[in-house]
Amino acid sequence: MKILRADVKGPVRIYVVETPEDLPGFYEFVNDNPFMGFDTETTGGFNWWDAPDNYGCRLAQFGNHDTAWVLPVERGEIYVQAMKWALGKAERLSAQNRGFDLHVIEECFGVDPEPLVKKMWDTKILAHLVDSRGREQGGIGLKLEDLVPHYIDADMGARIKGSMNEIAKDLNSQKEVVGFKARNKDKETLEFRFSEYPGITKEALKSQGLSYIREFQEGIYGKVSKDTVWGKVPLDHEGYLLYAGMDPIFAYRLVKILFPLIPRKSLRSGLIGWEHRINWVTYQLERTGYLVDEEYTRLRIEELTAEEEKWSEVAARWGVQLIGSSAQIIEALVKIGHKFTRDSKRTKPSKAHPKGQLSTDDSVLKSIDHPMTEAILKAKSASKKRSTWFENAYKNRDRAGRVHPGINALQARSARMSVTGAIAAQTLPSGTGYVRHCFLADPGHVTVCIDFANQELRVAAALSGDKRMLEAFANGEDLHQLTADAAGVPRKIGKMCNFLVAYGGGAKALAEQAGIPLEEAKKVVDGFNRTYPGVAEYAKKKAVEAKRLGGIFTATGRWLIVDPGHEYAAINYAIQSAARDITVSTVLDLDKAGFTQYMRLIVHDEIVFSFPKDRAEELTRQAEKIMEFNKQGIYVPAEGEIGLQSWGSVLELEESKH
DNA sequence: TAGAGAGGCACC
DNA sequence: AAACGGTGCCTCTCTA
Repeated sequence: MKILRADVKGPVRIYVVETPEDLPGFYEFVNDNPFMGFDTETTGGFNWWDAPDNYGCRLAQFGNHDTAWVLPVERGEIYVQAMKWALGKAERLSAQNRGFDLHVIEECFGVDPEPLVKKMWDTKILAHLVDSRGREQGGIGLKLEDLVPHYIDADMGARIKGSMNEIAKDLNSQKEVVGFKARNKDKETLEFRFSEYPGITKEALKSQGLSYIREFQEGIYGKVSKDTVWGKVPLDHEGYLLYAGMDPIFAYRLVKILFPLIPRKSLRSGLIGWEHRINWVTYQLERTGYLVDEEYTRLRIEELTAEEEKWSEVAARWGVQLIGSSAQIIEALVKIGHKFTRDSKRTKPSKAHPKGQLSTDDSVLKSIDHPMTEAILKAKSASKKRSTWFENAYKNRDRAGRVHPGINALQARSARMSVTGAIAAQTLPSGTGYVRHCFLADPGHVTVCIDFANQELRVAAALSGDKRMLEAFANGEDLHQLTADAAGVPRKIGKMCNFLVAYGGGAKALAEQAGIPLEEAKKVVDGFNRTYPGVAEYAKKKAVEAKRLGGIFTATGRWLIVDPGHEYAAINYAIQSAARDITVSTVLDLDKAGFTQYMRLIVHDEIVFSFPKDRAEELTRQAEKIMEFNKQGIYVPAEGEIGLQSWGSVLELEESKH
């Protein structure tokens, strides 16, 4: 057994199991510690679905306040059994982002996560309930490398972040001689590797008429980078073991530190249990994944590659070699005689460019009628579709042809979910089924989408208690038309205004988005405020709360910090967050009713299902009923749409109805 | 040569 | 007085 010592605001010991004889000490530790932090180390990356062939779990770690035990689960079943026993024995566990470790041990070792989630805190959830902001947003952050320096030990943050680079550097520094370099008659340098020329000698080179230069070395672990270090580092590397051993200690300590910081209101609302329950549901969605239509996806990639190539060649005629380069596009625009003026659209100011750069976005290019701009737009569009959606789905398929989204149930500063990875569900083009055709319900199933009607506006109406807006919803009136009529503008502009006000926007933003004069936009916003005075009042009320407390409490007792000077955003946080919690509430109800097996994705106000074809109608009606939200004075109806096998077919059937 | 920053674009 | 909220991913460019 190896024992490592470190200091984390006091002495810390890490016991590293090396042989089965070391296990009794571990058993004793587990028996003495009913509550433990837990963590795993893997071969690297997040593609747990590729286990066991292309993905593996290397270490499993348990810890308390000052002691950790590291099990080399990669080295044999006996250590895996010890891990399983400890997980079962523990009364309480904690982990940072528990879903990841659970996926790993489920895929690699067949551990059933269900009994574990009932007793495992996720420190990421607790951290979010204290401060929902990421580090980029001026918050404490939600990653372990953010939480540790803030809550535990200021020096530790840099060490965690730097440790993988240090380990990689260390491995790269370990080299061995792998061959000779020699020069031939034409003065070309040649490499003779021992692996290709076993038993080669300097003399043998000379006898072939070559002149010997020198031996050459290579790292004994090959080229180790940040991405490959976790799979290559030997299990007895001390820096690695230290890094691994600290994590369960952090997970243990963070629970005790974070709990008292969670606002009383949130505790009373039961948010902790609630967030852990939705986390378990989304875990199951991640694992189930979504079937990919391999042929459809491949054909689209081929088409788009050709399309991009064709239009890129056209753009290159005017000197735009890289269609993604704004600098090249600006230069080419000047060459074809386009005049940039003081009023030309600019990007947002940054450190390097305080006044912003000339913008070359979609709206700018569309306003310039020229074969070059047309070519750039077409090439860019093809490129975006190919790489962001089709290739992403195609390349990330598992052995069964499914892709597994990363669903972060509690992620955004408003608590909204985020969906990452192979299915960028929150960004897929929505107008047509073109991209969504990639995703298929299971064989014999159909895709069904059920979404909330006007979720955020209904929440705005309920939270603000605005009489006219509530009345409009109750009577089934057209809210967008109502806003439009107040200022005598088209419905489309009324709709833009409705959303913009809920986002905290104003006339200036409306003018830009709708392409109307500022004066007219002001009239529309005034019309909105006259029609729904309660909404403006509510916005003010939340802004005052934010100013007074530094943040707001939402309808579910959630604490959201509001940036000073940005109090106008408070209303949006309140609405967006409450809407998210309505979705979560119904997902938990669906789970209770046995629908988790059918759920594929959750996209803000929409849930995507795979239902058996012959029961689709019945299950859809049942799910709609469960999703219909009518609590605490908030009413949000849900409407389902039954498609064919692909997700895209749902959109096309919807389209054909109109 | 990896990473950070910025710009751009897709969504609710 | 007015205030555009929340995401993720890709490409290009510059730098440590």
